[in-house]
Amino acid sequence: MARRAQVCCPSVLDAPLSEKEAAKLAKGFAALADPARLRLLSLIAGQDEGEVCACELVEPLGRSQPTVSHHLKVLREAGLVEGERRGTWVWYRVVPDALADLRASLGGKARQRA
Amino acid sequence: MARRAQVCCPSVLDAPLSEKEAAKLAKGFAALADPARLRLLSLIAGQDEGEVCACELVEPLGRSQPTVSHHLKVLREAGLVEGERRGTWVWYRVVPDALADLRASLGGKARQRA
DNA sequence: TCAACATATTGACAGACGTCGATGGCCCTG
DNA sequence: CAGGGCCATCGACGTCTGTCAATATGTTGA
Repeated sequence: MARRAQVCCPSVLDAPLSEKEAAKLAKGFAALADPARLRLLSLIAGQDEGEVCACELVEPLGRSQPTVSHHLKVLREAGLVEGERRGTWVWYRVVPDALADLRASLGGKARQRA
Repeated sequence: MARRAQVCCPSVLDAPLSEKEAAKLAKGFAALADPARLRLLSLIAGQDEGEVCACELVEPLGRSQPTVSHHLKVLREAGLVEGERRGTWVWYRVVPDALADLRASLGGKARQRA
């Protein structure tokens, strides 16, 4: 059953979701269900270069450094962002496909492959 | 930079979200951040008639009637579904625009008119 | 008016979550 | 190798959330 690659994004509007599919989607949305994380996403996505140093996220977010680190971890584990260490700093960028999958599950037509 | 009236759905991928915008969006996604509610949505949306009697949701969801009622209330308050009383029963249907707004906030281009 | 049924609300409880201060691990620069 | 800056982890705390049993509210039909 591991071969069914197209499990990427069952739509909420189609056939009834199984408990398992629902749980997976719910995890994705849970990552978005916090103002701090949404603002982090928008801060990261809003950079012209497409990525930001984590150090530039603490102050605009108005939360402590450990809290920001915690939220970045949640976003990372949800696959919505990825971080890359470069020397002292860690640079974050969004993962467009992950957002697209969630978007598609909200009834959007299947996303064309990039 | 407060855009005009089309505050319907600021995108996570555009300008940094304000704490207020983020909080609003987060509430929407929080409503989707539970397997039971996602399955409720898919059960309601999956009906050919576009609506279902609440009594038909308890058994397929596999949770108690109060729990189902609770989740329906959350979905209602998030504007994702609406219920109409008809005699003894309450019929639920999804509110497509609400889902579309959330979808759009995930970077989808502005939704065309249906 | 009353009994029966569908739905909503209440109360209680365990577990998850957001937050912060303190601390630890890395990596760079003297 | 010592010091300092960046980032992650830990521990603790209060709050929020999902769940159910019990109960209340509301509607129908006798």
